[in-house]
Amino acid sequence: MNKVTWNQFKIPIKEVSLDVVLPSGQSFRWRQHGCEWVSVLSGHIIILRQKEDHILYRTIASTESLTTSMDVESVLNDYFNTSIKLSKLYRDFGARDAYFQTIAPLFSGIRILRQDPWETLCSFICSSNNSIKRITQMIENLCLTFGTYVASYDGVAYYTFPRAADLCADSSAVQRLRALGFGYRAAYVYKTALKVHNWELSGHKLSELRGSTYQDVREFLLEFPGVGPKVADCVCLMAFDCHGSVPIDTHMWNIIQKRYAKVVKIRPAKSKTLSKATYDDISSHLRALWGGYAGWAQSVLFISELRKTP
DNA sequence: AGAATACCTCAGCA
DNA sequence: ATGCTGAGGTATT
Repeated sequence: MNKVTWNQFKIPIKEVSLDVVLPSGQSFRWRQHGCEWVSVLSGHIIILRQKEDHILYRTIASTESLTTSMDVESVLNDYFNTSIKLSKLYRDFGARDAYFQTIAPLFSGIRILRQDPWETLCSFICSSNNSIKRITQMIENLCLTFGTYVASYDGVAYYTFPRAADLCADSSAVQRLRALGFGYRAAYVYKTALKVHNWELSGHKLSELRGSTYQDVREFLLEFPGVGPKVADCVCLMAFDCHGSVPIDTHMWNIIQKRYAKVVKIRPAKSKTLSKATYDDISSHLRALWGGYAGWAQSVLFISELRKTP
């Protein structure tokens, strides 16, 4: 029996809490196996175990790429956005916002992941009018059907997230996606995949948009079918380094009405649905309140509402 | 401009 | 049980 070796990734639980961040609807691809979190990053299975002062990790390479080496530390540093110090952000948010200060102690270690642009775009198109549980199932089906097998771990097969090209190889993909439970999002995913693929064929990469302004990235994303203000903001925040992007979803809308009525000064809810103008209004108010990393504060509030711990 | 409605599916709940 | 409601919305009217 081989002894598996674990490596230490030096980041304390106060800077990232895996149990809170990984299943909270930023990524839909992490699986919990006992005390381990497992997913695929850069084509390798990554296994994480949280400790107080660090994270233990190990990887399982694809059987077809045993020779390919990967600097796992670099991948983890990138994925977890470790150059951004959460303790500093929390202090700043607390100073700016009394309500944040009251919930922060209950929800430490919540940070924004820096995810693959295509995976994030595709996943959040699937998130519209949907629940985290079901989104997770849909994404799992997506990878299983259109992705590439990597390896198995603990009796579970892991696949890569399909490339845009894999999802628009032929138009039967729409029917296949519907069969997988995508509903009306099937056409959005297919059309967006086609558009992204064609853009890539002309020599572009989505990641080249990193470094562009929030406005430019957002405008770019809004051109894709199935992408509205909320989805665009999620992708801006979680894949394109737009830390000030503040997605307003139904949970945030609830919090705003309950806790931030004064700050945001919302006109009495006339409509059941959030108009684009109201959306932008709320978003910019929260940006003014929380500052350049407003999206990170939003994530803490979102999770606090999701977990419904008073 | 702003509000209302259709849209796939399914978990959660009464 | 059987039927509703709402889910990290968007596109269309």
